[in-house]
Amino acid sequence: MRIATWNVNSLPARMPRLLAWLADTGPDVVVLQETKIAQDAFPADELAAAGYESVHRGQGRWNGVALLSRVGLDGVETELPDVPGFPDPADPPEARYIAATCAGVRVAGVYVPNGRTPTDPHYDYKLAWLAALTRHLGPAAAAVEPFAVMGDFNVAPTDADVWDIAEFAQSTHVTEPERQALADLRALGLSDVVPTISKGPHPYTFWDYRGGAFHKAFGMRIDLVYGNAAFTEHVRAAYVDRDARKPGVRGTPAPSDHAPVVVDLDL
DNA sequence: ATGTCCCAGTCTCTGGGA
Repeated sequence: MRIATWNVNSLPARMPRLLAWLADTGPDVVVLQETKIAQDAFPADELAAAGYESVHRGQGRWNGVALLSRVGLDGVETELPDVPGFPDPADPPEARYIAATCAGVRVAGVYVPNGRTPTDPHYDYKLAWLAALTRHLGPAAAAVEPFAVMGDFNVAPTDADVWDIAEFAQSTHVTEPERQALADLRALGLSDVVPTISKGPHPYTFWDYRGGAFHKAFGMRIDLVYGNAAFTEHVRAAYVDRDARKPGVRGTPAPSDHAPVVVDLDL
């Protein structure tokens, strides 16, 4: 079974790339983040024509998560219980969580809040959101069935997961509370499935569009796969599909600022 | 590194988010 996660940064803008990538890569299950498309505009028919059942939780132009499967799709969740909204915790939950069971593997897809800066209210929201995620995933993590939570966590787990830690002195994504939130999540019994290095010394998954970051290897590993023991014992390979982040040649669609992470399981 | 990309609304430009 091949499972992948990809922050596509707008499904409407990325459909040509996504359809080509699905055909080339052949994943059985994919979680997508930042679909940035309204619920009723989600291209379920096009994805079905490509062989994928889908479920989507949309939020207009912001956020949005989807799960695609060609091996069945049961037990769908589109809400994270007891999660705060933003800016008021009482606001409706944002579209950042989706989960389903596909061929016996439980998969949760997440788009963790960015945080913006460590002094911004959005940063506290990020930590509260991660705490709600950890509260909810305990039973799934402890289950005997393979389980993984994957997606754009907007946290670099170690200093080696950013191109230059000195550049992050006043930045989110690398602070101790964010990393502790990931440690709390792993403490449920989940392990970081670190993908193979595709080029350069680190398996980055994100490169800012600005400043030629991709070609300078100014990247970050913030798209993560956390699996329970029943999941990780079957992992045969995991890699970052860096090619999917490459700029299009003239006349072809532009890339997302994130690359997919692909995991192969022997089940 | 902030030299880009994406979206919607104010709609052939602007502002916010990442």
